[in-house]
Amino acid sequence: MSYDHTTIETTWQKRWEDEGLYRSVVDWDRPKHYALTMLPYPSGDLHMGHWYAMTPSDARARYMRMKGYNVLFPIGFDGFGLPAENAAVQRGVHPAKWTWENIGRMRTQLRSMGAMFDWQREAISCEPKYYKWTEWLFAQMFKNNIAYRGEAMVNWSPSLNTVLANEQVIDGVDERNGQPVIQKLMEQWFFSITNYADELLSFEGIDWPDAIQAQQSNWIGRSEGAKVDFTTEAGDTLTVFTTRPDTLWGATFMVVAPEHPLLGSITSETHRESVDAYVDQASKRTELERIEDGGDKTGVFTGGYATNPVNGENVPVWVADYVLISYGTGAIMAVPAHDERDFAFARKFGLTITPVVQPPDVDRLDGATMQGAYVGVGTMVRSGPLDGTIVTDAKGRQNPSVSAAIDWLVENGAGLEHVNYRIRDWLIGRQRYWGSPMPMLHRADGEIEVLELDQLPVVLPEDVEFDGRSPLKEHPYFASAIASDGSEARRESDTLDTFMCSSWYWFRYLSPDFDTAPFDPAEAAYWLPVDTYTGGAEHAVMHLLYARFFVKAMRDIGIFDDTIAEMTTRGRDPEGLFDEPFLQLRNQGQILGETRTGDRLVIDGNAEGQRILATSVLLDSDASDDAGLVVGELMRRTENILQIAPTEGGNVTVEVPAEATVDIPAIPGTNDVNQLKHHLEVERMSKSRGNVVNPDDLVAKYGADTIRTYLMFAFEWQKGGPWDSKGIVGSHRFIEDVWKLGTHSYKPDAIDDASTADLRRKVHQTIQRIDQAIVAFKWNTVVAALMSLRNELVEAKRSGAVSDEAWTEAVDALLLMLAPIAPHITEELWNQRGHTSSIHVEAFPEADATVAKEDTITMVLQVNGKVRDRVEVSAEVTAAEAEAAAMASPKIQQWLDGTTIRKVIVREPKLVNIVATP
RNA sequence: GCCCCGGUGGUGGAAUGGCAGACACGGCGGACUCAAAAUCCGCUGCCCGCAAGGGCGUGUGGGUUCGACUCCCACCCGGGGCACCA
Repeated sequence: MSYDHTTIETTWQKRWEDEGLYRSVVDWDRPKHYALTMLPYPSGDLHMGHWYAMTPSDARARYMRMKGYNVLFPIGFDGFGLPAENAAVQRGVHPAKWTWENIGRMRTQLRSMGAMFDWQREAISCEPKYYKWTEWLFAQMFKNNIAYRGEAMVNWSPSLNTVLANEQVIDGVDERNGQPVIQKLMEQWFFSITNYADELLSFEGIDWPDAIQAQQSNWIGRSEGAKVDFTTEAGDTLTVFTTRPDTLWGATFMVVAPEHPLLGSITSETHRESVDAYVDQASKRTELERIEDGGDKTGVFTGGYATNPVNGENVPVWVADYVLISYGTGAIMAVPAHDERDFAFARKFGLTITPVVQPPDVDRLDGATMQGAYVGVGTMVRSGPLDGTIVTDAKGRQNPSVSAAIDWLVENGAGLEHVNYRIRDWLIGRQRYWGSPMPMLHRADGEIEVLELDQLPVVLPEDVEFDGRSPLKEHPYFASAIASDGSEARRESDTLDTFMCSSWYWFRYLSPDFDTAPFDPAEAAYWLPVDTYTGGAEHAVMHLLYARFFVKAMRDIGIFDDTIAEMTTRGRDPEGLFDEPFLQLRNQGQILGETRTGDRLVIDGNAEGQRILATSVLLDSDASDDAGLVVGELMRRTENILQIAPTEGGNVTVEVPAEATVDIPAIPGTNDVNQLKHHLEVERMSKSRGNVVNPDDLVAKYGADTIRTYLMFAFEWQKGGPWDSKGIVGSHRFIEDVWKLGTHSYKPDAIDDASTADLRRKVHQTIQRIDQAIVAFKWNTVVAALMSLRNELVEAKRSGAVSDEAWTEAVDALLLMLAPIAPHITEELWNQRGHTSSIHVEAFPEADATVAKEDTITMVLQVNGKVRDRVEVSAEVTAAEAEAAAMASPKIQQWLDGTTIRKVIVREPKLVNIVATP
């Protein structure tokens, strides 16, 4: 019978679902494992990236189940979001209709993967029974002062007609649509994530990739320093934040941001006109335009002065947009002698520069002649009481000068020690339609009222028209409501950022229909927290940071109290289980578009014997064969030597001297020869580039098992890479071979004990390798180990020299170990081989170390670290025997001839290294 | 500028400080076939050599070590994050 993947896969998918094989039920007698894959957005079709992300997630969940864990592996959809509204505007489809149709299609496609999702726990964030609790959670945050309404400079996207969170803006443009955003002072809803900054900087107790930890730490941006109070002429306190309070004595002017609230009172009448003009012009510039200016600084003098508290000196106050209102206090003390930006500003406008840190071994610095700011180590000078204090390159209190300066400020009442963070509060409201409503009322008297549970959910109305703006403000249900005291009110028409929906979804999976709380404590007490979370690293400072904040906030509000009580009743210690959402996080890489062949180099130069000395190298994929002296593909580069494969004939060696010109159009600026190898034609797999591989077509052609196997085998999972459609045949051959082995009725020919032992050893070594590889998420080596076992079985089948028992053990082990990766074919073969229960509830094979152990080992014999011979020795060889065996080798004797042995290193049974000199 | 990750055959990629290149793809040669596909067998890092064998080889340069893809230092290149952040 030949392998018919379509029949096998559809049959088993249906049977598993009918029999409820993947239903997960609380069972306190068994250890639990909560495996989670990132909530997919229902964009329309499942693409290869989803398969790539979810297959290892599924395989690992299956492995844990075979290892004896009670595994929960749920799935759902992130139903709200802008693409649905865009579809409405562009194609006239209602967002709800568009979303639900996509969900329907993706459900079918997800089922074709054969993943062990427990569909009865499916949660969809745009359903009222879900977003009722999103609203309720917001209400709890509001009541506990974690959500608040406040005025701040926010990112406004004119193209989307909504505000965006800081995390959604990169280099002044929307991270999703690339359109510019502008800064606007607006009253908005925020979550005070800033209050959790310090806790979020600690990753204790969780196993997350270094890169994510680094990104989150960068984003939070903790700086230690001091707040220092300067006094303006009008008597106001102008506070600055500085990480270098030790340079206060060198502060020769101050700069405030154009939006600074004290700017008006600082500005003198004679300067008001020019200040107003500057502020007006600055407000019109987008962040993007400012960034494009680079280091060139603009600004004007306010005409006002302030007093430096450390020495009583009057310093001029300037306004300039290189000082940002959103960071620190929006005002700085400028120390041009020791800060690059202040130095550039001072030189441009002719301001005083006073050095207060003296570098070692250099003449006394002179502000008038300095070429740049000095930011290195030295000794404090011109700093009154602190003269002579050592300045190191350490940050904060670690630096003696900073520490001394803070102490001085505190003692003299001139300032306070302060830690500043870069992260800003999470802007949570959106002026959009397709999102969770907010459970808030604005009363006629201006007060804000939060709705109670019995009034939830505020249902999103569906009878609306679209023109790119939110229709909620005008909708009768939102425009007029009655407050608790019977007065007139309007509903809040902002909706919640969809990242809030995805900040708690793994709790909703526990009990998607639970009606009296966001989740059922009886489920939560058993399943929480998530043990393993997998998904893309692009969510590092958005979803993954928000999720951590959310759990901490929920914990502080007391939302887990019932769960903790239930845990305690069950004898499970709740200590520390609600500080972090996901104990282990692993990120997959990205699947890119298929590499285009035909990157061609056009080389001109002179032939010198065998090689060519280039004068110019140009990368031009469309170049014709006669466009230069040599035209062809770059096969290899070693330093400045290129191997070029022309269309016809053998490789040509080209030397590229330093003076030759190299031109790679895709890499801007001056190119050099070192960049050549790295210029591969790889593109991100996306619809717009037309290089998408459709998983549905591949499923039809090869079957889900082959694709799953290939995706795990072809890449280093955490790295990803360009799709290679040719490589899939290797995985397909493997699956076909498994079919042949699994359906073969083995009859031994002439049983040979050594062959039998060899096969058994291979089986048990493979189990050991796979256990290690799965723990490390090294899926390519898991598949490689199974392929290697396949090779042994093919050989055993041909020889007929292994015993019946060994054959059966090996084939069964192969099927069991492959089951997490290729669930359908293994289930079918398991069934055909006479087993009545599912392979997916079987125990994973246990390695027997005694069987796995080698009896003889190839020992390497080295002379001076170079391998000169190999001998077979017993695994139990002693050091003396090993050395004797080495000395007995004729080849080794030859190499030792005429030398003196200095030392013999024996690492039995693997190696003997003889150190000898002439 | 600061922080994180990486650089190994034609390609994807393996290697607790101990045989570099497992496992695949591709390529080459052969078998089967009228032929092709599929399948099966063999070879496949580079260089010298008919061979036996030898030399070189994990981005570059140094170091530690009997021994380094692996550890340390410096540099080059690529990818990602942060950035007039005071």
